[in-house]
Amino acid sequence: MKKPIKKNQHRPISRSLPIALLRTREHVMVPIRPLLAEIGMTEQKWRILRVLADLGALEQTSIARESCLLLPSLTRILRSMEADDLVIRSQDTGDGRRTIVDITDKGRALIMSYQPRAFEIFQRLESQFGKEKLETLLDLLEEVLELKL
Amino acid sequence: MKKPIKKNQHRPISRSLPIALLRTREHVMVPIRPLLAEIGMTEQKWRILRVLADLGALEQTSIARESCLLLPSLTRILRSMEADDLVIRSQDTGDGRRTIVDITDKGRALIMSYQPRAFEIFQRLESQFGKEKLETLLDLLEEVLELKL
DNA sequence: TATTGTTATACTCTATAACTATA
DNA sequence: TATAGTTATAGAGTATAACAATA
Repeated sequence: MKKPIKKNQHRPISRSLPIALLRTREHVMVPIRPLLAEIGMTEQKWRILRVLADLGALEQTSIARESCLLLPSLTRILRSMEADDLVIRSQDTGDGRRTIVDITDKGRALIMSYQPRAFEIFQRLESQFGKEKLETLLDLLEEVLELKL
Repeated sequence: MKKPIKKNQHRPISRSLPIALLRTREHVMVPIRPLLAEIGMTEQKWRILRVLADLGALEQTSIARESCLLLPSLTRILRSMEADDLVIRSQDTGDGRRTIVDITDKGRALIMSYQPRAFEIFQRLESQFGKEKLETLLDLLEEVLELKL
């Protein structure tokens, strides 16, 4: 006689969204890491530079949110990036508490020098995976961000 | 007369797959972190426990791959988990180089105690996002893993 | 009182290399 | 020679609290 089977609450680990997101991220980062190493950047610094290049000058709280870093980490990382002349900080004229951070020409040049090979990697992924599927995936990821969890 | 527009190689940051994966992961982890903190687990320890509960006893190289950790990190974390009686290590009888790691009853009990609330969080996401869309997202993430990049 | 950002601290993870033991 | 795992080490990120300056 079969035991009554209780509805299984257990998701197989490959169907756990947090783990799937992590694994997939690790997978797509594999070809990118050597490029970052070559230009002496950590992933975190790279995210900050990309955020600034894309969104323009920002206060630190916004940078932290956009680049998935905590403020204390950001403080330390920006200090090092400012010393390398990749970003520049200035006091907000309106609100004295705020610091506005912007990318420098040197920072922009670094992104430009890296861009062709990054784009090549992106295109390799896009052509293998399919342009439409990739857009669907990015759309779904963005949609999850809008959920109130 | 329109200028011939050079194909823009620059992806807006929200459409960068590595960054989208990171942001979405951060977003879905928000409600999970308090649970982990409550049972005194780091995300890494949790992944290891989940992998073992799901796939059974494994050698360390496999655990490292499955849980997205490096072997040196794994060595340290497993030492701490073994001290807490969450996992047990034993020499492989066939190949003396290998260590086989398994979850203990205490480790399993920890997962069980956490499961109902984790499932609740999962269901909240599923009901808001849509079961079908979530499955599509998980399918796409798994497909990316199969690409040779 | 609340917000922006910095500093301090303790812990943890990452990344690489060198090493041991086994195959 | 190659593989499995450990140890060592340096660097970096995480998380929290306490703090200063400004609003």
